[in-house]
Amino acid sequence: MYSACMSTPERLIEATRELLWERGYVGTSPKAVQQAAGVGQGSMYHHFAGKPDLALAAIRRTAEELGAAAEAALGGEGTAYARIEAYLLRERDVLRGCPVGRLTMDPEVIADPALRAPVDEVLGRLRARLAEVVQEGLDSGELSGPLDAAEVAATILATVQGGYVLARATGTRDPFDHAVRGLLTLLAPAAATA
Amino acid sequence: MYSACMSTPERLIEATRELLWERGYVGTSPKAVQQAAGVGQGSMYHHFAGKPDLALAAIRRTAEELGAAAEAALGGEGTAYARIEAYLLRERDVLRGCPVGRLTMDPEVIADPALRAPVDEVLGRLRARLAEVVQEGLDSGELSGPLDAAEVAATILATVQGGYVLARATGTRDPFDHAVRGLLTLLAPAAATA
DNA sequence: GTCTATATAGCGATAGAC
DNA sequence: GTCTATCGCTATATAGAC
Repeated sequence: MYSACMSTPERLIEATRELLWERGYVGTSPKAVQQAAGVGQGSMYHHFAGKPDLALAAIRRTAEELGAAAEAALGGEGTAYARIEAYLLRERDVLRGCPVGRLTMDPEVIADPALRAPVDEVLGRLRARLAEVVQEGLDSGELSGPLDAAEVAATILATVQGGYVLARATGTRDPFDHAVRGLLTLLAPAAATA
Repeated sequence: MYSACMSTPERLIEATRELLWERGYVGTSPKAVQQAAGVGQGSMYHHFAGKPDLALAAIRRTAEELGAAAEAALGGEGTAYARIEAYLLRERDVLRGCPVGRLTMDPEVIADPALRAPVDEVLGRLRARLAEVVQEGLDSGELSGPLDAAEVAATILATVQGGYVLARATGTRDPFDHAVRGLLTLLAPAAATA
């Protein structure tokens, strides 16, 4: 339930974002969204064409937010290693999972190019951005070894996404933290030779 | 649709496994299962108490299979690194995702301790088994550095699980392969010092 | 064991009054 | 813009005949 300080479309989008995160696209009904937003049936269909349309608005915003949060860490101060570390250690609601990565397990999101596009786009950009930072580290000699920047970038992002999976399986965030620390120690020896 | 060479419960379980993999628990209806299995309504409820009961049987079998497939690679011949490599490179239907990891994104699976248990158990065992192999490598000096076996094990499993996420986002298996190769090169320098 | 019939609820959307 | 009414369909069973 969202307070009256938000417009109706705004409340619908925010309610949808929460429900998509919690239950996915398949598990989220227009009715549940309306109730969470405190909005009537007809009101929703006045502002949005239907469930896919509303979901698209929600997914776009969530993707945008994820991109901004990642950039806050990766575009910060410090060495390449420090920025990767900042990205990996940034505050996360681990047990809720990744609001974007989660959608990749949803058959109807994957089947609909419009819904998949923001997911694909933001994860692709994040991977490219991580590759830039890794390459920076390789160029400066901070990271060494026969590393391929694009590959290591994929490993970093996969570790995060997979960490969520393992954490949700156990019901504790421990496996996520282990995976991240393991990755940091694997990256560190190269960094230490700088 | 499953051929007549399988018993009715067997066909129901196999059909459920497929649908859980494809659509998750929330997205899988008893009706869809019955049609896929070529079995009538009443027949399903004769053999299983309901959707959760049938799903439990399906999840248990899928978890068991995953454990066996992983052990086939990790319990094989060769060095610790070679067995980890075999595990990472084993044949996978990458774009379908992990039939077990997928379930962790399902709110109703996570909320039901009975359904979550096989998921938690098999991923926990796999993590422990990977840690054993990593520790073996550290003990023999094949792997070196200040590595924590449990942490690296979590990183390996997370990379695989996250690789599926990235692959499904793009619609190609490339990010999965990149993530795995990146991880192998991060593990390799240590292995090379053996 | 398998079948059809029936039941209650919710889904996703449309219609039309206010 | 928002509301209530309604629609055709599916979800998840239960009942009871065969």
